Amino acid sequence: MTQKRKTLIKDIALEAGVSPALVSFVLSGKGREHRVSEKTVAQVVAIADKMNYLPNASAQSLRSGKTKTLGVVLSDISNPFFANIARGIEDVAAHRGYTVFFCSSDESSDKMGALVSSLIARNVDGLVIVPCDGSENIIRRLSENNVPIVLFDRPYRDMEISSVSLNNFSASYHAVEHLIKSGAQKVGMVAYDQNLVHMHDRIRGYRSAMEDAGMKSLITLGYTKMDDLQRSADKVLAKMLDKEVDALFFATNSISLACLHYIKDKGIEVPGQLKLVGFDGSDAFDLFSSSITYVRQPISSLSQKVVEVVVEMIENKNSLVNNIQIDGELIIRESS
Amino acid sequence: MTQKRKTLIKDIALEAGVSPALVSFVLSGKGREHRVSEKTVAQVVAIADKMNYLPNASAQSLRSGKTKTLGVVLSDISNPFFANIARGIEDVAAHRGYTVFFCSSDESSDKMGALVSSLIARNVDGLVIVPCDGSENIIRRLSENNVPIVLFDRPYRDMEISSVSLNNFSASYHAVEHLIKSGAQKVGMVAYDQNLVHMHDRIRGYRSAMEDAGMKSLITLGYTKMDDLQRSADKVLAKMLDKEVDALFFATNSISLACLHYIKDKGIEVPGQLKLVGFDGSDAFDLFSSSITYVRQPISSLSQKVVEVVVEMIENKNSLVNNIQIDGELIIRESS
DNA sequence: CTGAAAGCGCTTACAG
DNA sequence: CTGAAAGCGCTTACAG
Repeated sequence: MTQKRKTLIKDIALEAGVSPALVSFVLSGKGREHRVSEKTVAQVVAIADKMNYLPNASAQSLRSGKTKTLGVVLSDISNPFFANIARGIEDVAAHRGYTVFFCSSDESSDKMGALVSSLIARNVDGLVIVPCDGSENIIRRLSENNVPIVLFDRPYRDMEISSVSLNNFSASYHAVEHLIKSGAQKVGMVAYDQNLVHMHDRIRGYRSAMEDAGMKSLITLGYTKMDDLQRSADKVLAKMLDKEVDALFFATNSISLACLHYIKDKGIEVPGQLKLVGFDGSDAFDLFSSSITYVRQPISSLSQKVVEVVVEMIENKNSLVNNIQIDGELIIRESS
Repeated sequence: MTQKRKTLIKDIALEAGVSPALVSFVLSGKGREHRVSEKTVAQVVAIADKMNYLPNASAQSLRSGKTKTLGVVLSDISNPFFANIARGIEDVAAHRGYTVFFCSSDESSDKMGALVSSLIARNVDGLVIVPCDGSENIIRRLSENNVPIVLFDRPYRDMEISSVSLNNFSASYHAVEHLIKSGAQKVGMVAYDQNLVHMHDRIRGYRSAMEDAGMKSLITLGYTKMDDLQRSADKVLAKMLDKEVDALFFATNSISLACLHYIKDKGIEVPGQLKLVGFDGSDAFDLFSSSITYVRQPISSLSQKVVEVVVEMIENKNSLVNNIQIDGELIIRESS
């Protein structure tokens, strides 16, 4: 057990024959600023390298108040959309020098409260949060305490807080418009019975497209329950098909999948009997008997933006509220 | 901007009329141990609560050397298998009081080296690592420095390091045996051309099952490339089908999906012309024209175990090497 | 039963 | 151009 002792700044200072302070300046790139000679800089860097110096992040952050750490609270990191977003955030954050804690709220505001406390106690420099039903107060309190925070996926319209999200209204509008142009006589929509902005916007887009096509009276909305998705989807679909709906727009990826299960089980022909547009791509969409048309969320721009905005708030004390909406893209396949 | 100043231990001490040390004892649950009176304990806790005290984790860890933090390096957190594992690890770790940093190595040992350094600098208490081709030295060095570490998904046979993984040999053996029992005359296997233990074990399982069924001469292995999966899968499949293979076992989920794309494109009938067994479940498997039989990896036992082992090493300085293999489960569907 | 004091490893005014 | 010293907010022997 040659338990090597970790190299400290003072070890380097000793070896280089300078003070710990000088070493600190040099290693944090402030050599020039403090007019340390080129030679000294080079020598200190070389020694630090040779001794495998890794600064102790706990000490750095206790002293500086910065951790170079981000907290990201998603609904559920095992959900493919959020897993992809997490990956994007990880990469962009790393590029900016930040490491990230990912947590899942399961759409519970109680759980979110606990997660946020733990992240704050760990001194994260900033937060990216996917708000959930009932989390308004948590978010408001953070914002009032000047914690750099940006909402993801779902903005809060009535709060002055930065956000990055899909332009849900427009994505939804175009999807439904496309179904109508493809010849659908009666387009239905399957959504969640959830009180969240992004859901409202997707529903608004559907309504608007139907109205603009003179189909206001044919609007047919079915609501599924998050905690009993497959069963509620089965019921909703049976009812909607009774009403002679010949096209469906699904509000999320999970709803799409639940409904595809039903459609496969019942042997409903797509797009012959029923045209479909889903949300977010997936292998399941590609491999379905008729590949599924869907609204693609631009994962990389979304994750790029959300990190940029929060880092900007952290590093430039920029407190301008920035509500960014990014357009989705309709990927047309066989199901419509 | 009522920028509330954070509550410190000394604020609580002042309010309670006791010393900071006492407050620290009480809040870390060592009240009894130090024989602090019940009343004082209750009072201190109440005040801490009232003042919304959150201990500063940087200070705690600088002093104690512990961060209650885990570093987890996966291949890619956006891969569904690892996304599910991440979720499991997150939950079990939280339950044990740990927060976790998730990172993706992209199967690159250079990237893994950088990630590990950053995690070590952040003083994680322990590491869970999915090793990749070429990462032996990184892992060995960590282990020699007595960093609590457990390998996930892929053990290193020739190193004394704890690991948690699927019993790949047996899972693979049973999958192939099942295909043979279902009447397959010539079972092929599609694998990655990657030098990793789990892949070797899955291939060994296939070979063994073929040999035990007296089909040694019919062994037909196709190798795909990670960085050009779909194209190499297309080629490999065309060649194997030429050789009159009538059943296929896929070594991973990604290989399964790539091959299913080919099979769908070519209109090959499953299981009529070709019986299939894949790896890891997914919606795509369920929604394929014939739902796909697959080897299920028990996500929750795997993540439970891996956290348990690393926490045991951290908290009990347990340095016994523990190589845990967990059995997979063959989920039989329509494709075989 | 409780307190005074040292110290974890850095960073950063301050002084020269 | 460089160094001595204070201090970030805790924890933990030590002493009584």
